[in-house]
Amino acid sequence: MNVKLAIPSYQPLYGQIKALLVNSLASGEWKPGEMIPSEVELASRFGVSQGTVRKAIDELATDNLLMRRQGRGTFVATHANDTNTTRFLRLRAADGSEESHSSRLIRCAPSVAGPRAAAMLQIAEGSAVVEIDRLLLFAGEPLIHDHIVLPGEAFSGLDAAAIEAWEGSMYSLFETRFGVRLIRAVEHLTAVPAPESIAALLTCRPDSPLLAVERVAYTYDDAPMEWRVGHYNTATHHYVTALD
Amino acid sequence: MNVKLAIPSYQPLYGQIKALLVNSLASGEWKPGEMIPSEVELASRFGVSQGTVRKAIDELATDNLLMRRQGRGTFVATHANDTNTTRFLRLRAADGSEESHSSRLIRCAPSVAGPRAAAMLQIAEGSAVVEIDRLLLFAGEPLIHDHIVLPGEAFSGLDAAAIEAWEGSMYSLFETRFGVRLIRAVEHLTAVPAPESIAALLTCRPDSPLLAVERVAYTYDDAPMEWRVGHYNTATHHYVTALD
DNA sequence: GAGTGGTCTAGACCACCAA
DNA sequence: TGGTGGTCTAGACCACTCA
Repeated sequence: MNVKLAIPSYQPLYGQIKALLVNSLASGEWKPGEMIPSEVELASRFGVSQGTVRKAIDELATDNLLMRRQGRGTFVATHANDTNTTRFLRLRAADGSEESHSSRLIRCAPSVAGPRAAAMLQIAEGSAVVEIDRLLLFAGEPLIHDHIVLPGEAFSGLDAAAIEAWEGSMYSLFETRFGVRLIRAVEHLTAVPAPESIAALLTCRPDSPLLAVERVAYTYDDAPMEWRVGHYNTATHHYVTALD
Repeated sequence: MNVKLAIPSYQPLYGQIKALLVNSLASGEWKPGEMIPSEVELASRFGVSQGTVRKAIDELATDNLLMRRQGRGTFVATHANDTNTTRFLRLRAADGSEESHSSRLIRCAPSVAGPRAAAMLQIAEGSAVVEIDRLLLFAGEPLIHDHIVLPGEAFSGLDAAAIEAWEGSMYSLFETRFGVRLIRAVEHLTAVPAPESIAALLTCRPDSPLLAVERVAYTYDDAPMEWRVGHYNTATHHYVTALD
């Protein structure tokens, strides 16, 4: 079997434009929240028609890398205004009501990658990482315990003071202070008995069932930049997801 | 506040075309698996340009209502070939390996809707339903117990014999035998202690943590046509979902 | 080779927003 | 009022499938 046959021999123009745009995003030429050049300007810059640029931008917009706003322009997507985002936090009150949540930091400390963290973050075992433990409170009740592991190289300087001073989501902190923009993630869910230490923090019985949510989040170039294990108390709230 | 202001006063042409296409799908003018008329034919039928039809079809294709196949045509999406679909069944081996699963029917019987089923299916309490209990086995191991409730009106005649004779997924049965095509669903996940009866079937300890997956599935006109509560044994397999 | 979807263009006009 | 994205058109040509 000829391997070459499996490689797409043909890349449409808009796909190439898309790749160029992603490069500009990844390199930081346009920063989160900023407006990118207009479609007509990009078209003339790349020597293609506006329709071709448009199709490239369309796809990046559906991928949530760009945000279009009619009459204003096209902007680099940002986590800056994430407060009650449905995108990366899927826990919802069972009755569907909206409520704000808050965060309480437990610990933030440098550490070294164990075998599991190393595999998930695709770094060498024993290399530097930053570990964060925190609680998320919904309507004052602690419902989620998160254990977050970040590669030390990209996040050097991250400490408890920085987190506690930050107003906003974790991902907006990563984006603003460290230039790491997480754009997609994969979650693996299991049901587990509550470990004793976590049960105490979530005010539930030890060994009562918790939803364990293991997440790996990726940045522009598909490099994993966060590994996270969450324990969710689902007594009053549900993890909601759509299939379509 | 004037309510009219909230109603979009303007509907783009391709949106109207899209609605017309959905009507044809919902009415059964084109059946699952069949080819719909070509873009140029639809364009002349509706009196618009091919590009406008194209945009409408594009959106229906990303919604998984239609399937485009270059050089062949555009087809109505179907569950007919669902075997290891990643779309509605998200349980995966922890190591990511692919494996086939099989189903074992426990019970299929007519019943009446309780308050919960009635609310979920938007039917009157006490109206006829069909209840199904079954196990899903992965590599021979029973990992999922499903309790499925269907509105009796649309599924009259569904019985154990029909299910056991059927080769293929539940949704392909619904589609082929009852003309009910489920196109999207919402799942609510919680962690629960295994009820005794289910623990026996999933060969796990009573009260050991299970992942409870409650699903409501909808057909073309957003009418709920299935309510399902699954209990997943996640000891060796994970419920996998993407955030992007 | 005929028919299908896929790409690309050039240009017109509309809807929205900010100054 | 000018600039932005959003829609729509008409037509050319390319890539793919199948008879």
